[in-house]
Amino acid sequence: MTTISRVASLAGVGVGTVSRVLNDSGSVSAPTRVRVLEAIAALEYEPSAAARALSTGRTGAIGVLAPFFTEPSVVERLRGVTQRLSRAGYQVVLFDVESPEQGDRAVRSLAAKGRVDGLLVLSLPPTGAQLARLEAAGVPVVLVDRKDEGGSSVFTDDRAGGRLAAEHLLELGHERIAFVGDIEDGPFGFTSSRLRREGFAAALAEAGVPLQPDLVRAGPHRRDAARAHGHELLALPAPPTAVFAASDHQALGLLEAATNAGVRVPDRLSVIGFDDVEIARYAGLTTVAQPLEASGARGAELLLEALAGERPRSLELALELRVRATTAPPPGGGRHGDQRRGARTFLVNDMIRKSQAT
Amino acid sequence: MTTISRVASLAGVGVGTVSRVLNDSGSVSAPTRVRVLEAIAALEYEPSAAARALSTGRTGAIGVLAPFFTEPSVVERLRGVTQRLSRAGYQVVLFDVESPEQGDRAVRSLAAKGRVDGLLVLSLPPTGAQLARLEAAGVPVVLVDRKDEGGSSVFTDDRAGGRLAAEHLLELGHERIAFVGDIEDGPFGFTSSRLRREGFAAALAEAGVPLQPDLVRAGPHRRDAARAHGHELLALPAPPTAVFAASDHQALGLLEAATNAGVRVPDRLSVIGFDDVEIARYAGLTTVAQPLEASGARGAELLLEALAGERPRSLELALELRVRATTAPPPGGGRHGDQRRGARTFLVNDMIRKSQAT
DNA sequence: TGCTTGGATGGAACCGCTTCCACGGGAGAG
DNA sequence: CTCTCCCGTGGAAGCGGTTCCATCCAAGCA
Repeated sequence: MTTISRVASLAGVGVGTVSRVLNDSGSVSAPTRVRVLEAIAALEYEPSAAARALSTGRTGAIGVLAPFFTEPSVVERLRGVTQRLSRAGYQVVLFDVESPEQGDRAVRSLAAKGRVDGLLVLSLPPTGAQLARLEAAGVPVVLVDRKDEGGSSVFTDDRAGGRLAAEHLLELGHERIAFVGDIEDGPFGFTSSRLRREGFAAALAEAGVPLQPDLVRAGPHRRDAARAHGHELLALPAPPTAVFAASDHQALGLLEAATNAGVRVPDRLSVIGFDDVEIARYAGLTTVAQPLEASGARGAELLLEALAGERPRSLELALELRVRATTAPPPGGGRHGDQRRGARTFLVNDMIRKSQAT
Repeated sequence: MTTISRVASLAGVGVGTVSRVLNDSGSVSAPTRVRVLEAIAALEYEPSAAARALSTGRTGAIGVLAPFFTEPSVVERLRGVTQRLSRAGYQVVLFDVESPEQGDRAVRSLAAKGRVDGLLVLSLPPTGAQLARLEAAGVPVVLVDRKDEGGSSVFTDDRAGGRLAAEHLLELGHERIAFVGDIEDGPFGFTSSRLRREGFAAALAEAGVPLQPDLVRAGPHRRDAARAHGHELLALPAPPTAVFAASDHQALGLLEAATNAGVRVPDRLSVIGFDDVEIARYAGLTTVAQPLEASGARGAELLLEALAGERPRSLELALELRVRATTAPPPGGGRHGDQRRGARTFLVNDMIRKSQAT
């Protein structure tokens, strides 16, 4: 283990001088600097991160609290985060949260100096107590995919996203419309599914085609759960002609149910999702797109700002309807031209267009 | 900032005693332990990770070096890693490597005490010098998806995987067979594409249908590059009846090319991939499956063993052919029953079977 | 009763770095 | 020529833990 004092004695200087060279602080004469750098190279010296962290109180690491980080939408956010942070010279410490207690434990251990310099929280809603604790510990926090009044955050308007979905289906002429989302009071406190439903329902109600309670389904955020809901909906005496899923993941489950039940999409059933993860492009899914990667990158930027002492601020990112191949007018509900021959064909065209645009 | 000495004075004991309580080391009488625990709770004391790391030389963090960590195959490996490590109480520090220099820089900074206690390297081939440096720094390393003679590693036999693909296509009766893989001397030193091709070619040669040089294509590991190769191959005077792609990612590009060229899969073209990422199941892709998540988990276990002082060892994980909907006998090359109606239909059946099995 | 033994405990030393303070000496100013 | 300054530098203090060593005391034993 080479230490700074070894370097100092080899270079024939004091430890303070070596430290000054390392950090470019204070003044060091040119010849001395060269001698020190030579000693560093000769010994392959690498400063101890722990010692530096203890001494300065900064670790050079940022914690990222992510629920189910292997989910595509989370991965896309993470990509934005890591790219931005590693460019700024920070390490990323990943805390995968698969249960609420895990999240609480992580926050508790992070609320101490010497762990991380800042914290990014993806999608999860920290409690006020947790935020207070982090603040007391001097750990700046940025919420991504969640608004934080008074703090830093990057968020979208899920209600407005729900409206976008509703407007699209209304424009196509749908009237029997279903919704499939998450259980709304789950242990993690996710609110996106509820907000998307609320916006969706409000827009439908305003248009005079209120969402019927028996066409609203909530279940675990799993593809098979969504598929089961799809089966139930399609088996109704008067099945819906369109379904809005609170996430692409669930929309894919609905597509499976439709294919399995022999119901052609979009001819007999329109499906619209939310998020626009990569697989949605592949499946030709119409969806409400949110800028996942950008949300991570902007969140990272806000955190860097906070670390630089700037005051917290929040950013709203825009949602955008992306029409692909799984939505069309309802059967008999309007002209549905022959250009829509099902998702699979369309999907390839879509991808080709996309790659040509790149 | 509450420190251990604050806790000690509140509890009316010495710092040593508090430390003993914290670490369950040494003997502390029951009443004293209670007083200390009460003081800890009252002050919401959380030990400083930096101080502890400096003092003990252990950080409680494991570094994970991953190239392009947002790629599905890498994410699946990462999931195995984080689950196993967080269960063991370790934090995961993620180093995304998107260029060879980035990897080298990461290794260099990690080769020092006080950064991480151990290192997992996914898919990348560290140089001997890098490994030596890490060893000198006392940082145990486990390679995942790469054999390390003398060190710890988890790997698969890519050549054998190539053979599996070849045998499947041969059994179906194919004779004009193509291969699409990565550029074989890329800057990262990935070898999987080359090994898969070698095993594939060897098996074909042994069967008397050697791989023809003009049917072997190499390009960047991107879907559009694979698609371009697909177009070229299908435009040949005598196009192949089957293609083996060195990864699912590239196989999906080939599927796009086929759909775009109006070539039906698997009727006129069989496509087989490698990896079995989630999207492959969704696309109904026949593929050589490798246990991605398990590879990460086993790698993490080997690293925990190394940290516990056990000697290094390597594990080979088995590959397995997974036949889905993108392979069939060549046109006119055998009975191809009507149960194969194309990928999309099959995919849903496949997923339903899968979920029912769960 | 006196001595041994070992459990419980306090506190100093140490981990390796940063930072601040003190000091020497050369240059510029008066 | 002398007096300031300030640049360049060495080294001690301190960051907050862990660990080892010395100490104290009570219980066990002869």
